[in-house]
Amino acid sequence: MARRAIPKSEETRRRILAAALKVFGERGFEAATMREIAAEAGVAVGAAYYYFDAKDALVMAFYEQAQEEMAPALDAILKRSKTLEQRLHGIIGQKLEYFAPNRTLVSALTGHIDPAHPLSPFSRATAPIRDRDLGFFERAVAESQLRLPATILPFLPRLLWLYQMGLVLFWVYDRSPKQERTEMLFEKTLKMMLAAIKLAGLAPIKPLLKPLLKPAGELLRAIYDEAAC
Amino acid sequence: MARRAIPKSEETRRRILAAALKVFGERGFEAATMREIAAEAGVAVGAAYYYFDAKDALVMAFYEQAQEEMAPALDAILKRSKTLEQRLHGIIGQKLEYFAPNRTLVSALTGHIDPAHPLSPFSRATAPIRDRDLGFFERAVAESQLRLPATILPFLPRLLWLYQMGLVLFWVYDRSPKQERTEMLFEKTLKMMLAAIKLAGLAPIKPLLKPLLKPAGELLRAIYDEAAC
DNA sequence: GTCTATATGGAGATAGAC
DNA sequence: GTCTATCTCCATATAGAC
Repeated sequence: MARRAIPKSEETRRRILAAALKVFGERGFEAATMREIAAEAGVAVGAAYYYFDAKDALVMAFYEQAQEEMAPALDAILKRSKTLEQRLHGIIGQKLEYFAPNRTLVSALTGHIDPAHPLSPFSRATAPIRDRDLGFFERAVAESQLRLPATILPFLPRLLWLYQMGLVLFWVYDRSPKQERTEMLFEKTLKMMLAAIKLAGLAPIKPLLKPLLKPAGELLRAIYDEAAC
Repeated sequence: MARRAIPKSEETRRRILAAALKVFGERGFEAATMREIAAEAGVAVGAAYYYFDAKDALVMAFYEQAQEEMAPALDAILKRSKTLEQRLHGIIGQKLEYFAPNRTLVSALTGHIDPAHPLSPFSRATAPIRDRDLGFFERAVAESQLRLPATILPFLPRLLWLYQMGLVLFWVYDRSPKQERTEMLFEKTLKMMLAAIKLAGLAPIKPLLKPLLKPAGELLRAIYDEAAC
């Protein structure tokens, strides 16, 4: 009887999560009801609450699962890319691709910007996920050997992470066919980011850039020193 | 009997709105209930619904009232300012100051980024308010006589409006004492904005800036041409 | 037209039987 | 562990008094 197969409870949990993702995807997070989700999973409402403390917890579970499932692909992208451009393009592209089938559901996360809301990407509750994600951007920067002022370089990973969040936010609400506006935004802003980084690297020999870079450095120091993200 | 005094109904309407603002401010938009609001106003729930179609409508009314009340001050700021810096500092500063007593309530507006949600600052329903607000930034730009590439100048008012929205968003969730982090963000990014505008004006003689400005111009054209905001 | 009292229906959540 | 029956609370709708 000491079998090591997946316990039945785990199977039920999975079924409920899968049903939730389906219903969220079809009707959106707000409109979806726990009754529907339970019905879709073939269990009673109480059972859903047995496995997930609240409706929010279902979204959290999705978020964690996504992180887990994407990690190997992100790692591979970092390993095979040669430039920062390739790395960023790869990482962010992979995210959008992975999230594509659950776009409506992702909006349940991005829908809360308030860091006090548990589901917010800036909340305490999502800190472990965020930190792990940040790690990929740290690697992308570290392995790219950039020339940048010391006032800016240490903050670059977090800036890039924030840039990614902005893109995802735009993408979530982008109703253009095939989200082509997001693609345009991604393509152009990525070029701009890299051009800006290159320019910033010239700071020592181009005093012209000082009025832009000095306040930037001061801001980053002040804002990020006491903040979580 | 043809008195022109404020009709009693208008007075009731005001009382309900005032009560709503108070309750929203104390408990947040979501947590506040129509029952509480009605009680606070000393009327029955039905009365609140007689004047306001729904809970959302109360927030809308606040938004409209704010727009209306701020207009003269914004106009005065534009008239007495000499530079773009003064104008932006004045306009945005005035907004934050006006909103300060209702910070929690403003989060009911900024809390919805989804342009499909009526209360979103990017929605159709808020378009009239947005357009009018945009007008102030158009004036700020027009009256400042800036030298900028033709690929960018026409979009500057909308960029500045978006910049303002970003600041307000940060401010709403800024829990630092006296929102000093927002102040820092405002001060530094304003400097950066102006430095960037100055730099962009040098584009014809500084080919160095081309890799940054070219994609920027292309992006603005593509994104804004078909969008509402 | 203005408002009160009361009803409706649906949500998330739970106590306690199996 | 699983699920039924039930609770509580909400936004909103309505009937009809003034």
